[in-house]
This record gives sequence, structure tokens and C-alpha cells, in this order.
Amino acid sequence: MKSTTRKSAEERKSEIVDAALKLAGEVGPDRMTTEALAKEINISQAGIFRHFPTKGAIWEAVGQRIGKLLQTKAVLTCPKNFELGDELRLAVVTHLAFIETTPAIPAILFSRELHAENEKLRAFFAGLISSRHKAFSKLIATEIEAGRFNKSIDPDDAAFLVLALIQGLAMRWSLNARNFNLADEGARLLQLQLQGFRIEAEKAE
Amino acid sequence: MKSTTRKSAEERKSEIVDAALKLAGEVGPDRMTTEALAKEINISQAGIFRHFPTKGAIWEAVGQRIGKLLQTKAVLTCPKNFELGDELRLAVVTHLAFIETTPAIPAILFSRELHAENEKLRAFFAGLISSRHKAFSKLIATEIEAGRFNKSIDPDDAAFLVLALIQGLAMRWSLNARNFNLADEGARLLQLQLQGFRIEAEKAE
DNA sequence: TATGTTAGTGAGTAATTACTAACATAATAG
DNA sequence: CTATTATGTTAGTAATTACTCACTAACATA
Repeated sequence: MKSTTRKSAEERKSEIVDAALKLAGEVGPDRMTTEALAKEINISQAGIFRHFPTKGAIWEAVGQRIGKLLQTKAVLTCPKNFELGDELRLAVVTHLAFIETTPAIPAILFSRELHAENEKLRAFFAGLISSRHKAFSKLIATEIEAGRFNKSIDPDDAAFLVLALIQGLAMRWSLNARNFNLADEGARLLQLQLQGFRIEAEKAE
Repeated sequence: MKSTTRKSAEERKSEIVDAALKLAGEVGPDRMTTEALAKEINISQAGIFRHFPTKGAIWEAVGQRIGKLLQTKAVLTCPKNFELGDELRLAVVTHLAFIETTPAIPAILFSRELHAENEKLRAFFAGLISSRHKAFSKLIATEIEAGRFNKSIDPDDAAFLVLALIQGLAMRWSLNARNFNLADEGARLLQLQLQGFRIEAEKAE
């Protein structure tokens, strides 16, 4: 196996990022070595460094990729004709479904790479999360203006609760070896969460 | 510095665990090497292994220590004479204050050690969290029975929301370089969270 | 004081891993 | 067809790090 067809740098780069995303989810971000990456796409370990100068650069590319995916998924599913007031729920469930198909996301969020080694990556993810927070906050503000949510609620704080719901759930999912359905569990909890925001909670009985 | 007074194994073990807890919070759990540990308590690196057979064993001891501390703090502060209905809030704020003084906890929760390398440690922390969940659930059930919380609420789910609040907040704190007050932020968010559970939320105007 | 035990050390080892250097060949432009 | 460039390989290196081993000195006590 010495000579086969070669791929363009662009294509290879993309392959490497794909593989990184896959392995980060499967074996964990900190066990994703350049060796493992190389094996995954059938090139030599040194070959990786033809396309990325450092491993950190691979992580940054992975961050970018996740950012794009998140946006794509969010945009793709959002403009459907859902009854007003369900946009928030839709956004959250979409997000959870995305996490479920891309388990590397919480894994990276819990990784040493992000928390200790790669300041750039940390800042990038902090930005991603912040932008989600803003989006949730805006949706909640809309609900309040429409008189569906209690107007004493601070949209930013409420958005933090919703974000925490997602992150806390992701953490539980991770600690429990991903052995339950994220989107289902999330939908149920969100129901309870949003009920607390509503102006006329259907108080049973 | 060749010979000084020696310490008992018990004492040294305790010192090592203390140092591990400290360093895990300061430099991160996965950067806490046996070398760093040894330096922290002024013995040789090899000396560490007189007291623990493997590094994993140190982590397990750290887990135990955290478990004990958590229990101590929780027990110490709980039986005060707070107005009924504030026990839950007290429990959460106490927990957050504890995390704030022991930042190794969220750090460990996000560590590779826990998520990929040390199944025993993962199980231990999963157990810790589970027991907190049960405690919260019980407190919430009490509130429901007392007619202060909406009786349509599932105590387990509500407890998950409260736990998620803590964990999500801890994660934000971690990602933001711990640059805000955990307990304060938590108290405010909890207010909003619990307001949603109450039977007579003070709907402003 | 002799003796066994235990805490501690200094020097090393094996494994891992990001990264490099020298060389090789496919693709491609002139 | 040839020269160049881009993609790839093989074989390393330096650093890190958990862990071992042979040995020593402090301590207890018979």
C-alpha cells in the first residue's frame, strides 16, 4: 500500500476535522491523538501535519465546524410554521437533538483541551454559548411582550435557566454514559420549566 | 535536605489528598501530575507511591474526601431555624458556596480522568449527584404536600431542573474563568426558578 | 544497643505523543 | 516530456509522566 490516489488539501482538511469530531465523541477529546486521527482516515501520523501546523489548529477548525453545523441546523428547522410560542421549545429541542447526534460537543465542553490548554478554543465556545443565550433571551422577551410569559421575569435570567437546563442535562447524559434520550428528556423538563414562566399556568385541579 | 522528621502514613495520605484537591482546582485535574503533587508537599515524586499504589487511587481518595466535605457542610448548615420553605433555597445556596470554596469540584466533573479514564471515579460522582437529586426531590415533594408548590409538578423533574441550574451555573462559572459570585448569581436564578413552581406566584401587576 | 519496619530518596524505564527532517511520488503546468 | 509543486511516507526526537527498584535513614521496641 504505497501509492494510491491523493486527495486535495481542502478535502483532507475536511476529512481530518470530520474524524476529529467523530473521535472526540467516541473516545473522548483528550484521547483523540494525532495517531488515532491518522488511522481513522488512513494516512500516516506525520501526514496530519501537512494540513495543520499544530494539534491546536485542528481543535480550532473543529470549533468552527461545530459553529457552522449549529447555525445550519438551527436555521434549517426554525422557519417552519410552528404555532407561535413554540419557537423557544423548538430551538431547545433542536439543539438537544443536535447534541445527541454530535456527542463530541458536550465532551469538548468538558475537556482539558478546552478548559486548560487552548485558550482560543475556550473563548470560541464561550462565544457560541453566549450567542445561544442571546437567542434564547430574545425569544423569551418576545413571549413576555406577547403577554404569554410573566412580565416580572428577566429574559436574561430566564435564558440562563434554559441554557442551564440544556447543559445540566448534557452533563447528566454524559455521566450516565449517554443511556437515555436527550431530546425526550429535555422536552419534558422544558415543559415544566416554561410552565413556570407562563402567565396562566394550568394549575391542575 | 536529605533527612528531616518523617510523618505518619496517615498524615501523609491526608496531605496528598489535600494537595490534590488544591492543585486540581488551581491547575486543572489533568495537569495535576504526581510530580506537581510531590513538590506541593515537599517529598520526592517516588514518595507519593509509598502511599498510593496508583494515581487513580489518589483520585478515588479525593472523591471520598469531597463526599465527606459535602455531607459535613450540608449537615452543618441545614438544621438552622429557617422559615419553612427556604430549606431548598438554603440547600442550593450552601451547595454553591461550597463549590465556590472548592473549585476542584466542577473541574473534576469536567475532567478527562472522570469522563474517560477512571470508571470508578465516574460512578462515584454519579452517585454523589444522584444523592443530591434525591435530597432536592424530597424537599420539593414536601413543598408540594404543604400546598406551596403546584401539585401538578413532578418532584423528580423539578429536582432535575434545580440540579441543572447548579451544574449549568458551575459550567458558566468555569468557562468564564470563575469571575463572578456563584452563590449570588445562583440565589437570583433560583428565585426565578422556584417562583415558577409556586402555587401563587406574585404576578407583578 | 540491636533489629525489624516504614517513610523517604535518586535514578531510571517504558510508554505515549506532538512534532520534525529527509526523502518519495502523484498531479500538473509549461 | 519535464520540472515543479503538493501530498504523502518513514524514521526519528524531545518532552512528559506514571510507575519501579535498590537503597537509606528515621523510628519503635525488645
